[in-house]
Amino acid sequence: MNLEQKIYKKLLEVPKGQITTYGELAKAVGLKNGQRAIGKIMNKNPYPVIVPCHRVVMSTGKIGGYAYGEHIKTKLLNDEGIKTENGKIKDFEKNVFRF
DNA sequence: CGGCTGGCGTCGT
DNA sequence: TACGACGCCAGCC
Repeated sequence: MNLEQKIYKKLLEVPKGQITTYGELAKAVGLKNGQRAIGKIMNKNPYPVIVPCHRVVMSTGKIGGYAYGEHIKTKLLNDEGIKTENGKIKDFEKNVFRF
């Protein structure tokens, strides 16, 4: 299975209302420091909508980027019950999902 | 808090 | 096929 396939599959394990970081996701698929790689793949994202790439944020608690616009990502997160403020997760520690 | 460097896969040339 | 640039970061200074 391709790396990206594994990434998408892992990401699907993240329940609605919870988020994860690029680093955690990277390690979950076998990468130690491949956060940027994750971002690259997410950016390609051949299955938008199916893959909730908006549930992935930076380890610092910031929202991070999004192929369709950071504001869209923020909106989607809020829609799932994840509060944000000034481009960063409000209750980051609480909503983080550990694999 | 801002800036610079490190590290990894994919894409384009 | 090989090499360099890029991307929705992370971490240290």
